[in-house]
Amino acid sequence: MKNKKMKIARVEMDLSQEQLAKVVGVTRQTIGMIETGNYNPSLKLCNAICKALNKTLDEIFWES
Amino acid sequence: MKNKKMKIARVEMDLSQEQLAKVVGVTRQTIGMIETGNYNPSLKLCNAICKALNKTLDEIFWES
DNA sequence: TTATATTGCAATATATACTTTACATTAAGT
DNA sequence: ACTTAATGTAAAGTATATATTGCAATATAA
Repeated sequence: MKNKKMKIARVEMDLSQEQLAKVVGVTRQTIGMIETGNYNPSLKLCNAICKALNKTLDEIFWES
Repeated sequence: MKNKKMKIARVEMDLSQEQLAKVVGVTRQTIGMIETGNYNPSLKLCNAICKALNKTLDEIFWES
């Protein structure tokens, strides 16, 4: 289950995976796997990512 | 960081911690610790809980 | 009182998120 | 052609989410 919304939001903010990773305090690989792979991030990390991308949880991580 | 919103939503649905746990596929302790303790649940679990409680991620897990 | 349901709180065990390191590919720039 | 930035991926290690079991406390009901 790729997270395309997150990738789009990140690119809109002109951030590379590495830059976003540094902002939220994880490694580039973690960001990459959330975007492309089957990953199940923690709530804290989801919140941090959303704040960095100026989005809310529902906008990026809600599974309808 | 207690999650009072989750507890309120659960009680509104007339569910015990154990009943909610069964619905979302975890143990009672996990639900209990999310509500009362310092816990950092996974995104999948957050989504499952929200669906069981008829709420969205923002309504229960968003940290403003 | 006695029984039952609900919840809080531990200790130990297991599954998995996340790190670290590394290598490969692609695209853009010089 | 060479370099650099950005990304995908994989193996092994560490940190932590979650399970399991169990005990205690409270509230409610018979």
